[in-house]
Amino acid sequence: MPVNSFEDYPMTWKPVLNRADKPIYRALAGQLERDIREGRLLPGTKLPPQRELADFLDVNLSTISKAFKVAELKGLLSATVGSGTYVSFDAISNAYLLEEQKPESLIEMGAILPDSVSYRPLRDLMQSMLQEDDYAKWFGYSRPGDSLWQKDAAVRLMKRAGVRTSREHILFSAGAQNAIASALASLCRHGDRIGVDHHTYPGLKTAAAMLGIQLVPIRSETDEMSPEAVLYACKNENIKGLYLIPDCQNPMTYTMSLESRRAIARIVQAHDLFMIEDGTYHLIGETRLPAIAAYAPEHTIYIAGLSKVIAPGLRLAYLSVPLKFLDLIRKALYNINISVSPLLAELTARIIVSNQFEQVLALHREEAKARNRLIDRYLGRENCLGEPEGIFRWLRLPERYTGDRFEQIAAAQGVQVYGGGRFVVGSTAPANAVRLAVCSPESRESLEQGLIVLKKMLDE
Amino acid sequence: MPVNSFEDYPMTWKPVLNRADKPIYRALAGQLERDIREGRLLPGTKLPPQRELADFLDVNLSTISKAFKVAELKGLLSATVGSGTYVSFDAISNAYLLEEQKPESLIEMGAILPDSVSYRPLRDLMQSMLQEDDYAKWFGYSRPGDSLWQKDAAVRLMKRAGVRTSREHILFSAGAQNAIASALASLCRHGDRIGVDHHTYPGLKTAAAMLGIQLVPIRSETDEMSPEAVLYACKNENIKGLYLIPDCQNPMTYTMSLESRRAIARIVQAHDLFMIEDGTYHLIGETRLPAIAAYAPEHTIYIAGLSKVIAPGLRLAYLSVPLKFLDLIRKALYNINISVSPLLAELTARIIVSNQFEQVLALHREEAKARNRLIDRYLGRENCLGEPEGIFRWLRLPERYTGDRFEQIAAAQGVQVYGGGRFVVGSTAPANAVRLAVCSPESRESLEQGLIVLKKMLDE
DNA sequence: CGATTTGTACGTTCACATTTT
DNA sequence: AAAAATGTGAACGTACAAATC
Repeated sequence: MPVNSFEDYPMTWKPVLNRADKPIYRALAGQLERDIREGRLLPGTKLPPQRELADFLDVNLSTISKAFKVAELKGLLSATVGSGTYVSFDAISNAYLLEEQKPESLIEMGAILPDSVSYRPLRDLMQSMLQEDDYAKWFGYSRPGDSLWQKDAAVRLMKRAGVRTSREHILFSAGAQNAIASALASLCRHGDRIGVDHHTYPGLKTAAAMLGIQLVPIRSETDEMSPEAVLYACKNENIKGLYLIPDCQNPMTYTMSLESRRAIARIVQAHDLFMIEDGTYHLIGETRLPAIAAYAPEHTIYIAGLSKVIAPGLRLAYLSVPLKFLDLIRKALYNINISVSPLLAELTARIIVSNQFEQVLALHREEAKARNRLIDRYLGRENCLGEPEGIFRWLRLPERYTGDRFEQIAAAQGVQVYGGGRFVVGSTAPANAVRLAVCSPESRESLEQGLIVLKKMLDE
Repeated sequence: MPVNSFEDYPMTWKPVLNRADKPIYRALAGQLERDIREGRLLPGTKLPPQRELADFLDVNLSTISKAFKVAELKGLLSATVGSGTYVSFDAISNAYLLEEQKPESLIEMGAILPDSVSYRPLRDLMQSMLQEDDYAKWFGYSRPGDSLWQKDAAVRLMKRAGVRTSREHILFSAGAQNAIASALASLCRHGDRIGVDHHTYPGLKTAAAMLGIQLVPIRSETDEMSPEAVLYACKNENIKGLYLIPDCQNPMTYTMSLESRRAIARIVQAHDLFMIEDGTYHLIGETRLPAIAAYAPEHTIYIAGLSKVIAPGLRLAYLSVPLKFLDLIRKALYNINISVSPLLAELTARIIVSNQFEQVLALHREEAKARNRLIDRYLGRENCLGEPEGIFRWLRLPERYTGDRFEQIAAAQGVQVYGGGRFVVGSTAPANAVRLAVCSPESRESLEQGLIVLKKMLDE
């Protein structure tokens, strides 16, 4: 290859290698990271082939490979044999939904908050708990004896989701995110790969990046994760497991068909993958198909988060874990939490077995439905996907907007929404869409105000 | 080297390599792990030199090296240039202090539980919180505004420990273990090394093993971590940070001298290490030296756990984090927890600023002192180390017992203690000692019963 | 369909630094 | 104090397989 070709077809990235700071691969990885973070390399950019870079810098091919691998495990790059290496779209998105000091005036339709119908029954229940004679146990370490009936309550909750499990398989975590992080940390080692939707829950992305776990977007024709695509990733992408949200997928809102559930379960069993099934939105729906866990019970960690179903302040999720992973995940939860609050664990169990639970769910749904009807009125149902009782929507935008651009403009006009870039995985192109949280605005009025702003933006 | 030497001086480990299952280094690492876990390779065993194994198996030196590295990052091995590779003593110790189903009859002197003096004031405070008009906020996601004064309470608490910090530097975690795990996950990458006491808190060991972080025991003449040894590890062991417990170190009970604190702070600054200072037992003591964080504020993550000081059920710890790590650790906490319970965060802050806090501390100390006097009566102070108001002791055993053997025998006689093997790091030889939890037995009477058993074992 | 492009990862070589003898 | 033993880790060479053309 003539050396001059560097001049003729300029490489998209021409690192200057200071041979002084060793090792080379680290220096390179560092420069790559800086160039991405500081905007000199834009998301979606195709990097030069490894061989070309090696040639250019006069180092070995493997040295480039190693440098790229470092960046890839941080979620900065995404490479495919044959097609090359691309800067991830989510490399710089500030996916952390922290926003320590967000202006008060913003109408919140970004973060998903449930409404507060459950708070009064929770308060009342807790008050009576504190008046019991043996209240002391709520403030110590939880004792194994107490958790038995709490686990039965978890079993009961999961039965509603079609998950057949039993007391011995139940573990507690400090919320669904905590469960996900624990499952990832225990089931994967550094460098492992797992398959996920091409747009997925941002908390999974950041946790995986922190742990050096690579996310492989399962590419499907439609939004819905298809069994064929899973099979493909299984055979070609060396994935060890799957993470999925079969009910009201976050953010795309699809609910997986029964056939796909069964097919994916079969694939998972045939290839001995693990599956993390996030059931956060299961009980939000009025009627539901059985969880995938029902079809691949020996391979599925089912996570029943309670923040969205009952109240976020509980900081509790239930896990149903197959025997072969039980010890591993129990240890991970211990490493991360030691234990959960016995007070909150008891409160949660009590509300679940109480007759107020159904009522809470019904009230949640009623509020969500009313708000969704309001949304339908402004944005329609065709380009604004979502279930009638769902608590977020997926608004597809006209060509002229990217999701992130729309987010920016909306924020400038006082409405917080989350653009597609926050959810996108790897080198997938971010969808021209934004996610709208249905129940987060304080009142239906403020929701409507937000909708007016969005509608206007779409009509402009 | 004559081939026959394999016969004459049998190698301590003769793996049989099935060349069918590739890659070689994984196959080897797998076999090594199995041989350790199934007891065919005992803790403390010196493995053959890498070159010898490479020769024996007819593979390249680096292939062995790579296999060993895998095992080392899981905490199974510990290698030193010049002296060889040893099976870690803690490779198989069931360090997880879970014990789901422990017989009721055991007198618990293993796990460290604080006494329950704080439970009534906590109950009362929480009841009044639930009666307030805006009780609803305890069940939602915590809102930034609320946490401001809670952070001020944290600052106030830390000031007592000599840590000068401010609101902006405070983060909340779901307990000290949660804080440690978050700090490790954010400050270290896979393969990084950190220095720790040669016997240390088991929760750190298991978290580090899960994250692939290597623990380097800081070898010192005495039990106390010495600045010289830190400096040595710094120069020769390529450590990125330190974890230490300067007040009433767990399990060895030493409290670090002022000179050592200053010296270590200087080293940390000079070599730009990070330091995780575990302040769990700081407020247990009546008088205390300033935290090391006071001397290296830009490098120290100070963790103030509240389980031992107030109550375990709060599941809360405060972190004071220097600016340069703030974002990183905030993100890690988000990845692992999203947030802490606003109810428990508020309760904790209120008890700290209330006038009952001092009283709780005083009552804790009183109980601990009384129990320690009881222990002194049976076991003396010479071989049973610990502070007068400490909540655990370190009992040095006569030669004929190993710590783990003593633990076994004591358990058979109805007393749970924790042997040195549970705490030992890397290839250090486990101390002939056991840790005794002072306040864990339900009553002073049952403590005394336990002491009678232990005393008898020592006198036999 | 076959050739080419492209990333992957294992095994290898080697220089080096420390510890032990 | 010199020599031998020993582990470390970067860089390299290479076979391979998938994607693309």
